[in-house]
Amino acid sequence: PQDRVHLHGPSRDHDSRSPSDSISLPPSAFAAVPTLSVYRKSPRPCPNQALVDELAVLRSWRFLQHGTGAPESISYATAISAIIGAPKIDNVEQARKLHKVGPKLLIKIDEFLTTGKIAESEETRNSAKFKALDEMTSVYGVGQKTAVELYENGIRSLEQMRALDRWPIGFKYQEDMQIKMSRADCESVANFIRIQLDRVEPGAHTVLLGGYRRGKTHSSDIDLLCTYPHEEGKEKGILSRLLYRLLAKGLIPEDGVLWSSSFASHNVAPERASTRSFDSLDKAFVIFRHPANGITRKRDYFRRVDIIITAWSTFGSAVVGWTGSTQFERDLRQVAEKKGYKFEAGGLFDKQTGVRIPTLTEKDVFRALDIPWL
DNA sequence: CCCTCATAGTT
DNA sequence: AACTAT
DNA sequence: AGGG
Ligand SMILES: Cc1cn([C@H]2C[C@H](O)[C@@H](COP(=O)(O)OP(=O)(O)OP(=O)(O)O)O2)c(=O)[nH]c1=O
Ligand SMILES: [Mg+2]
Repeated sequence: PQDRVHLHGPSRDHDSRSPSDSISLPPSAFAAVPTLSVYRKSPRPCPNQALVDELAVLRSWRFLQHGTGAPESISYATAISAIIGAPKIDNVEQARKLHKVGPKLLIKIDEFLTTGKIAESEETRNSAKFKALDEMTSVYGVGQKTAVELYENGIRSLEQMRALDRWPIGFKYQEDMQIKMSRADCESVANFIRIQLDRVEPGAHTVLLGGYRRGKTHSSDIDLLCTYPHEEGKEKGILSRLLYRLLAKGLIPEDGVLWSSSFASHNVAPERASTRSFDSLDKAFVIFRHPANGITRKRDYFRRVDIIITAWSTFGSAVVGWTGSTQFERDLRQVAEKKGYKFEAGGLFDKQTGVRIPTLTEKDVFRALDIPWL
């Protein structure tokens, strides 16, 4: 079971994993599944989880080979998204009605319905190249391009990569970075940070977002959003003060600020095109030293933490933009674009005028984009 | 036929 | 500008 | 794979 948090809102979960609603539905139900995740309810048990798990391997394989933006990747990701949103698939005819599911995917689904597995998925899982690329991209700073290039040059293992000495930070924390955090771990880390933030400037409201908020039992990082309710402007300068304090306390190691929008090593004023909307977000991606407590943690663990500070007037956009899933965000931005807006975690903007629409709450975002709140 | 999320930091 | 990161 |  997933320990799903009860959330009202459109479909964000691409991690759902629960028993099915075994109601047999008319074929029209499959054609009626909205193409985009933003039009589906969430959280919702995924009746096709086993199938999705098989297909997800092939999606990962495409991501690793071509990158997440390639046509091969996008078509797979969107099709799987539709399958996640569908009722339980019992036969190919039902699957055929799903948007984004074409002939090639139908063959895979047919195979799964007949045999309970997909041979290509299993082969992929076991393939040396898949395992190598997967492992290599787990190093911070190594993406798809680098991994493929290294592989072509015969560098195919972490050990070989380590010897190159090109990713000192990536390898310094590599082992701990592979460890997923329980929900209790996430809460514990968040509380450490809350205590320090309260010393920096009391009165903040903080929320855990990302996979945690979608109900995942285990997260690869912590996404912590902070704001000062009804106190527009009070958030200014907070991030660097907070980072400074966490560094001073040793809760972030000296080399633990992986990057930060207000802490840049030595950058001048980012002379962005003047038409650009100023991001109302300050963010930092850090390595956090989660101290041992002698009970559940026998030693310190290094955790990846995203700290985001938002102005109160764009709190809703920040919540929507950082709750995910990634596919949900892509769908949402696509909808916004088609309706003449631009959405990002820092706010919702009118594309023509560049004017920012106030989004105090999540519902404000959906209302402005005319997306039903499910 | 082109696009498929938007943005920011680092190299 | 390419890459990686969210 | 599908929208425009
Ligand atoms: C990676 C990524 C994230 N996001 C948003 C949506 C994500 O839910 C949110 C946080 O990103 P992540 O922390 O990378 O993802 P996650 O929290 O959903 O899952 P986990 O941490 O367990 O791996 O940021 C995007 O909009 N685009 C992206 O490409
Ligand atoms: Mg996360």
